[in-house]
Amino acid sequence: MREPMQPFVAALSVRDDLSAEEVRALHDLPIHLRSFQRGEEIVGDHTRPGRSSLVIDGTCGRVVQAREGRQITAVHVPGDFVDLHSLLLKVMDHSVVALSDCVVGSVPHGHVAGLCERHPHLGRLLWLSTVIDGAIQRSTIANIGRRSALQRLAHLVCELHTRLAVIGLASPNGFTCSFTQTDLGDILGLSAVHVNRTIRDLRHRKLLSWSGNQVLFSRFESLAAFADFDPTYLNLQKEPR
Amino acid sequence: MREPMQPFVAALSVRDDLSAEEVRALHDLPIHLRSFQRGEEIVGDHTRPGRSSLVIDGTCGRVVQAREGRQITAVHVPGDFVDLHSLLLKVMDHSVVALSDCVVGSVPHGHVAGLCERHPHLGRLLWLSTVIDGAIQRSTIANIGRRSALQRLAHLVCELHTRLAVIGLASPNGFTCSFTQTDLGDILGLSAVHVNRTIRDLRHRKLLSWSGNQVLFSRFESLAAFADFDPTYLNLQKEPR
DNA sequence: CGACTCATTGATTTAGCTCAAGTCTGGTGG
DNA sequence: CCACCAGACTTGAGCTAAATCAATGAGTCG
Repeated sequence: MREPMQPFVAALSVRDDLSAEEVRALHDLPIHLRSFQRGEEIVGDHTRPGRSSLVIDGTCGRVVQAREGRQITAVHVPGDFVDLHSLLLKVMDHSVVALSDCVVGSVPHGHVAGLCERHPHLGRLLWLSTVIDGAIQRSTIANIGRRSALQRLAHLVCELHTRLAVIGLASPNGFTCSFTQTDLGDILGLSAVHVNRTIRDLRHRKLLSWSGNQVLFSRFESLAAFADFDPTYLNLQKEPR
Repeated sequence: MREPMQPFVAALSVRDDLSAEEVRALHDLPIHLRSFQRGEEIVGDHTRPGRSSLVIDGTCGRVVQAREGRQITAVHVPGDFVDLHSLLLKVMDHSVVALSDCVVGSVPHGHVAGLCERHPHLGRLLWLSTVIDGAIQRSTIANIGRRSALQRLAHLVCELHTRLAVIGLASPNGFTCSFTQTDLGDILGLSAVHVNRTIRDLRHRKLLSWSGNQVLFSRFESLAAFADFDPTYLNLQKEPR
C-alpha cells in the first residue's frame, strides 16, 4: 500500500527541503486510517479532538454553521491537515465534513507534539501549514467580499487546480471536481441556483468547460487573468523555513 | 513608560498560564517602536519582512488588494501580532495598514525564533496566536458569505467589543471605534453608503447607538443574539496548551 | 419501478450598489 | 477671526446582481 503520509510529504517538499530523517519521522507516525462517505461528519463542532486528521484521499471541508445556512470556510485536498490547529485550540470552532467519499488519517496529539519537540524544523513546517491555511482563508475573504460570482468561481477553479497540481492530482488543462453545485454555493457564499448560472456563463465565455465532474480549460492563463488570481498566497516557493 | 509587550502578555494570559520566566522573556525581547498615521502602510504586500510587528496602540488592518477594490481581511488591536506568520511565510501575501494613528513594535525574526527554541511553551503560544487569527478569519468568511449587512455589522461589533474587553479597552456597554464607514465597508464587503444605512437601521432597532466613534449598546446579549455571535472561535478559555 | 439527489431553467423579488448631491467637521492659511 | 477646503457622513433615486420560488429533467440505486 502507498504510504499514507506521502501527499503531506509532497506538499511540504514544495515549500522546503526535508531531510531523509525528517521524512522517516513523518512516515513513522502512528496513523489511523478511516473512510468516510460524502456528507459524513469527520470532526464535530465544539468537540475536543484528541487527534489531528489529515486527508489521504478525497476532499473535505470546514463548515461553520450560521443561522442562515452553512458556510464552507476551507476546502481540503490530500496532504492537508484539517484540524492541526486543534492541537492548540483544544475546542473546535467549526466542523469538518467529507465533500466526497474520502480516506482520512489521524494522529494522536501527543505524537504530533512529540514530533515537534524531537524535530524542531518539522515543528516549524507544521506551524507553516496552519499559517498557509490562514493565507488561503485571507484570499477567500477577499474573493467573497469583493469579487463578482463569475470571478469568484473562476478564482476557486484556479486555486483548486494549482493546489491539486502540487500533489499530482491535476492535468495541465483541468482536474476532477467532485463538489455539487450546492457545495460550491456554500464555499463561495452564493445560492446553488446562481452557481449553476455562473458555470453556464463561464462556459459561454469559453473560459472553461465543466461536464460532470471534469473541469477543463484551454488556457489557464486566461482564466487566471479573468479571476485576478495571484498564487503568492499558496506559498509554493521553496525557502529555508 | 508602560511595557510595550503588556497587551500581548495580557492576551496570552487569558488563554494559558505564563510563568514569571516566560513573561520576563517576552519583556526582554528587543522591540523597536514606531508610530504610524492613519492610512500609512506598515508592511508592504509582496515584501520579505525581517521582523514581526505587534500592535501596541491603535488599530490596523490586513489588506488584500483585489482588482475591484481593497478587502480588509483582519483587524488588529493592541496585543495582536500583525505578521507573525511572515516568520514562516517569508513573502507577504497582503499589506498591513494603520486604520487609526497607531504605535507598532517590531522584533527581528531571529529573536522570535530564538524565543521559541529556548521556551518551547512560548513557541506553542506564538503558534496559537497565528491559529487564533485563522479562527477569526473563518468566522469572517461565514459572516461575509452568509449573513445580511445588518447581522454582519452587528457581529463585527460583538467581536470587537469582546476582543477589546480582553485587553481592558472596552467598557461593559460599549467601546471606541475609530474606523471610518469606508473602512467598515472594506472589512464587511459592503459599500460605504450601505454601511451608513446599516448603522442607521441598527440604531432604529435600538440595538446600539453610534455617534462619532463611540459605540454603545444597552444589552450586549440582545446584540449577540441578533448577530448569531458565538465567541468560541476567540478561544478565551484558559487551557494548558 | 419509484425515490432519491443533483442539475437546469424561468419568473419574480430584493438587498445592496452606484451615482449624485448635500451637510457637518476640523484644520489651515490669509 | 473667518473663509476655505478636504474628509467623512448622510440621504435620495434608480439600477443590477444575486436570491428566492417553482417546475422540470436526468442519473442512480435499492
